[in-house]
Amino acid sequence: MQKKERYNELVEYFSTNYPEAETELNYSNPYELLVAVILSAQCTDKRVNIVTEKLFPRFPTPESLAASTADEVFEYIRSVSYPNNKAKHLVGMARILVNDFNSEVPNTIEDLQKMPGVGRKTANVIVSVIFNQPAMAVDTHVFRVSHRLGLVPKTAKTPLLVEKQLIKHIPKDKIAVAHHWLILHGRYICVARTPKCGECNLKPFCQAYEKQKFDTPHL
DNA sequence: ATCCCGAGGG
DNA sequence: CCCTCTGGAT
Repeated sequence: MQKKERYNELVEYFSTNYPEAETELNYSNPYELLVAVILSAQCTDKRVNIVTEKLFPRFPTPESLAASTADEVFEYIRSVSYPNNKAKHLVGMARILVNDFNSEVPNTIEDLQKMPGVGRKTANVIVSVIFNQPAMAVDTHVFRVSHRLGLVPKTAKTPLLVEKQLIKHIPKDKIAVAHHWLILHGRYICVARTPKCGECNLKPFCQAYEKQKFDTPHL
């Protein structure tokens, strides 16, 4: 199957089955989403939501977070991965937000990446979810699923290369929702260790499944 | 033992 | 390019 067909099938399938896929992180404003996404690195959304339930009431604004210390923030986030780094990042992020951006979450990935803890993936999530820009954040799920399905060439060995490929081939008005499609598919079906191909409706369009069938015909 | 919506530093 | 950070779930 050609790549263009795979993309068409993907958009067709997910548009029908997950028309309104969105993030599973809890948040009620741009600042909270920024905090939640920083916390989500190498950590499940479920765990992040447990932490932010108490973190947000204590630090409801960029000002309140900027006025705190990494040590205090650490106590609230100790159960996520890399709590030390993230505590420092969160306070540093809030201080730049207050000092350089008038406490408003900026709307370009360039400005967003000026803040500690905000890399390209986090910045892309913010401009996509908050500012409705056609940006594709490539995390571990998007990276893995894109390669397995055969949406990107094997030579796309970095998140940035995968991002450029996906942006190029997915219709502009579907890019934001497609990000969440790939996340959900990666989280619940096309999981890292033992993908649940038996439950997957994308089998007919999946390069990895094709190859597996060819290598082990008894399947 | 491996993975979870990565980022920073060398 | 590599390494480190580093808790919880499976």
